[in-house]
Amino acid sequence: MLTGEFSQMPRIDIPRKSIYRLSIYQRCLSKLKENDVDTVSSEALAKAAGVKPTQLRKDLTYFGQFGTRGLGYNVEALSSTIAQVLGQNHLQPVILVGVGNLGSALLRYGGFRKEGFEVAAAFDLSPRPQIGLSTPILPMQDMAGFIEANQVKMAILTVPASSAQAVTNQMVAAGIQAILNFSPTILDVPEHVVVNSVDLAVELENLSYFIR
Amino acid sequence: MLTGEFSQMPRIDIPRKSIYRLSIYQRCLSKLKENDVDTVSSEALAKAAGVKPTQLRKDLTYFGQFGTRGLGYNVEALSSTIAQVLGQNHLQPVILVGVGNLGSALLRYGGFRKEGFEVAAAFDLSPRPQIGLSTPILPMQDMAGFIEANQVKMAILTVPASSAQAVTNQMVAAGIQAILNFSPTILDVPEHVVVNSVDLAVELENLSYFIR
DNA sequence: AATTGTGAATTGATTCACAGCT
DNA sequence: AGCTGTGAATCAATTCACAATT
Repeated sequence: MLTGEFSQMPRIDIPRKSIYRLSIYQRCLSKLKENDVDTVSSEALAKAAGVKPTQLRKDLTYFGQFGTRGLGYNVEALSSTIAQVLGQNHLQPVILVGVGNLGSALLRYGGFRKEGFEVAAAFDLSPRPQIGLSTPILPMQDMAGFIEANQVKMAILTVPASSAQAVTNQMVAAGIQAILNFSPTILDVPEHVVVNSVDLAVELENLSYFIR
Repeated sequence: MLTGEFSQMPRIDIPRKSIYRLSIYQRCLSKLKENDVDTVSSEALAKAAGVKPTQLRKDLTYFGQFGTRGLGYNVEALSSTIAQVLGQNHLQPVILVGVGNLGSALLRYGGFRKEGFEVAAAFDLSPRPQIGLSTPILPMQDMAGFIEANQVKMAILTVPASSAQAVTNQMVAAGIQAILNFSPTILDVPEHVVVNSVDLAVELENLSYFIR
């Protein structure tokens, strides 16, 4: 059994972008598995992922040697190694905070579970029951207790910009270590907390620069 | 009048990340404007934007010199210059394709208009009227005609992965030049088309690597 | 023959250090 | 005195080129 093997690896020094690309490779590998492909070259996999073959190989070597020279990579083995590295091997509980338009859409979106995430609960200042939704929607006061009781480490933040920092402080105090932030704010968090921000307006604005 | 001045500027060579950060600076400047601040130092603005002061200054110099040594930047002037650079000075029409959970949430989200974007229409294979929504929802067959008739250059793509590439091909053929892609796929597009992808599952996965 | 793995080279982005204005 | 603008230096990421392996 491999459990724990990768937790010994240096989690520093590996470019964040490489780790990000690992997820993309993983998705491509899933597609290959569905099509019963069992071996893939760095060239083919890189093409599917939209990167150069050398980059794919370099990314993988941060974690070890998984290919066979002259042959390529075993799809099944590589996929399960990446799952291991990304900690996808057990269902990770996640909370969602802020059940407005975007928040409730993400709850319905559902694509997360497939990737190993379970939205255990959602929180809102004035929780309204959402029709056709299995995730419990709870009042904000319950958040800290829930995080502690369920050892939740990840949160999706979909509150308005004005309350984002305050909510973040509460979450972090309760034990949240990683935040996927959709509110248009730069969050100030302690060293040990990781934030990934998705700013829809910024993405659009950025595109508009490129059209003539 | 400044119109057109920035269209002469080199659109190549400027790091994409700098352009991305311009949008972030713009948001911080808006907040300052609301608070009637009229001058800001690179140090203060950089702090608000979550970057180093030198980086902010370097980013700005790609587009010209906008500060006053010894004083700082004029909030109003800098903001309108950035708007100019980003092409925010006129309402940019955008279409949204794929009115599922995520798509309809984005339609309701509304934060786009404030940033200068107008979702002119949405398209879906089986369009259902969405209650309390002013954006017209039209059948896919009308998409190409609409893009051409209204000279739409930007699209938000929220269709399932399986149809993303096909829909993209149609959009590009009709004249779309920039795509904000929410479907979990690498889109293959011609050179002149820009794609920004937001992959929610990848963002979460990436975070999960960092929690111990 | 094919394809990985990887040091070295290159390219790109960030930060430093300070000259130049106001 | 204070703060911007920027060339030079540093740091990081990507790509090359080829040796190693099956």
